[in-house]
Amino acid sequence: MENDRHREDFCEVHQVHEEKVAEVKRIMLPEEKAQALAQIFKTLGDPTRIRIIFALMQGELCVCDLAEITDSSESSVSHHLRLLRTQKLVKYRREGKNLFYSLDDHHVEKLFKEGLKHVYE
Amino acid sequence: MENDRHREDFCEVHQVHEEKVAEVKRIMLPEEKAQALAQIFKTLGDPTRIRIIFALMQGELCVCDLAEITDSSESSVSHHLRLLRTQKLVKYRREGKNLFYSLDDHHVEKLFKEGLKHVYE
DNA sequence: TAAACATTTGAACAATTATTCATATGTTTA
DNA sequence: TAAACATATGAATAATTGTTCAAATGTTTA
Repeated sequence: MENDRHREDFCEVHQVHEEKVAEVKRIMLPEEKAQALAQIFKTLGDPTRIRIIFALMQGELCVCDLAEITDSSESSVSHHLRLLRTQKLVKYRREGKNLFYSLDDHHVEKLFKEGLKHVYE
Repeated sequence: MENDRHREDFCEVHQVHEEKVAEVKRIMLPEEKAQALAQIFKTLGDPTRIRIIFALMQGELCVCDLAEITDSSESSVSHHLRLLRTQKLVKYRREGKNLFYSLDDHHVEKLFKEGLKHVYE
């Protein structure tokens, strides 16, 4: 209580480089874009989803295929797919009892491959 | 208990496309690479770290500058920087009392910019 | 050398998240 | 139309994570 050193205190020490700080703040990403950018990375930030996406990069697959490939339960895969769906990263089509999922965002593959360069450097 | 439907059960239903599944499994990312790839994305998957990285893309900055820019406490920024440091995404140099941080991985900027395309499409 | 400063660190806490389990929904087949 | 199948969904749980707070470390200055 009573002390919030981060804004308009009586003394305002800190901030070593006021100009630099002001300039960076001026061109800073708007909050919503920072959130959105973090969100797409967060979505890619899970090993199971990584394997799902890698699998889908080879072509469309249904849920039980993905479960087998990623060695996860179908329920777990389904939850992951829902997340990917709500972010429009995958789409699906029904064929009889099966739902075939496929990638629906060309940026995903580019991000994925760019990330792989980092991993395999 | 007693039922684990995911492997070598008595009946082995599911797996709609055995060939497809086998082929994808054959070329699947090794577990360690999937983990590493997820890790780099997870690291980028936080709005505060996104703003820290964006700021550092403009040049080196010290911790209190970053705190001011991201409107976070210095402690919080420091924790984030530690994470980025342990993953070798940033480096720092000391100048008197200040530690100046800067980016230390050329992939990060490329990933960042590729992600921005997705956000601004 | 004591005080001020810049940053780090660890513990604590709340929030988020991945997985599991049980159940529901929709489709095909016998 | 009942049973089998493929998938989705919600609740529950355990694990992870971001932030805060208090205290420690290392540097400069008075």
